[in-house]
Amino acid sequence: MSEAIKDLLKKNHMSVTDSRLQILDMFYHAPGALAHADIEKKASDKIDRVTIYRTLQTFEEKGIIHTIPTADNSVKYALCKDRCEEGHHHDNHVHFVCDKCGKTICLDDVHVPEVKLPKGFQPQQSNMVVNGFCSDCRS
Amino acid sequence: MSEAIKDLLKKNHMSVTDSRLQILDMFYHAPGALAHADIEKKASDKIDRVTIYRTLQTFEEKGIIHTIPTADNSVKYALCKDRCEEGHHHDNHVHFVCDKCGKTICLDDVHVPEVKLPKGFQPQQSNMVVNGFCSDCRS
DNA sequence: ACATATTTGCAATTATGTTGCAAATTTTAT
DNA sequence: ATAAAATTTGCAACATAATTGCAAATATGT
Repeated sequence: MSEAIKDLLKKNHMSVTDSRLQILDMFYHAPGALAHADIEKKASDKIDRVTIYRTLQTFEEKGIIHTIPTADNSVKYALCKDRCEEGHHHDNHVHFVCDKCGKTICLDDVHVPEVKLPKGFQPQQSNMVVNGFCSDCRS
Repeated sequence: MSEAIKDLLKKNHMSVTDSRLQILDMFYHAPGALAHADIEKKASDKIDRVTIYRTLQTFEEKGIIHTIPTADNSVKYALCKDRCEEGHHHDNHVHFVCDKCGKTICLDDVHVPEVKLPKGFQPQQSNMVVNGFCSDCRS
């Protein structure tokens, strides 16, 4: 089980360390996206704040996780399920933030629609975040 | 000229103060969205940091400005040009962030397209941010 | 002009993020 | 299996961003 995680690290030319295994494991078992603070709480004292920052940064650079721009401007991370390569992300899917439980979820199958921009604007990348109630929380 | 700004404050049941006039004026003359830091710089020492935070918060609650969720998770604010009411925003337009000059621009005429969500998800609000080059910066 | 209500600025505190460096751990070569 | 080289970690210090309580200052309604 954690063999798969080790392999993922090796495949991306990263040293296999406790912190990395632990953090990656969290992502694999998390119901949604994770913020730095979430990881810090779950790891409670076992991993240094700084190590978490650095690990998240490395994971992002390697294309293992991607950041999610949420409406409240908090930084969240989630696993890249598409094929992301080092330094290049293909996470062009819509993200959903539940207003009740707060979970942030990648809607991997819903891709961000194109929009027609005014004259002169040259688009490069689009992000879309939808707020509302997730399937567990709608009443 | 600043009469209009005063009226806007009065219309929203807010006291008319120097800080508020100054900050609102900045928004009316800014080329794009403003971050807390931008306002702090422009007001250089005349307005306390804390006052800026509180003013922005109040303006947002009153529906005068709205926050923009950018990809780099920095908080920016822009005037609500649509009719926003107290505690309820209708800023359903696309935002554009220029990768060169950094300007954040409200594309008031481009509204966020609807997307089809998986079963069970109940959308409430959608946000879309496009990165790229603005009309001034494309080469 | 005065009493009341609101807003401001200061100080203190908390949260968030970064950097340098020595110690610990992992990897590589033998 | 072991030692050297490379990488990663944790600590301390620092920088920035944001929040809160409270007294002084300012604005509003009569």
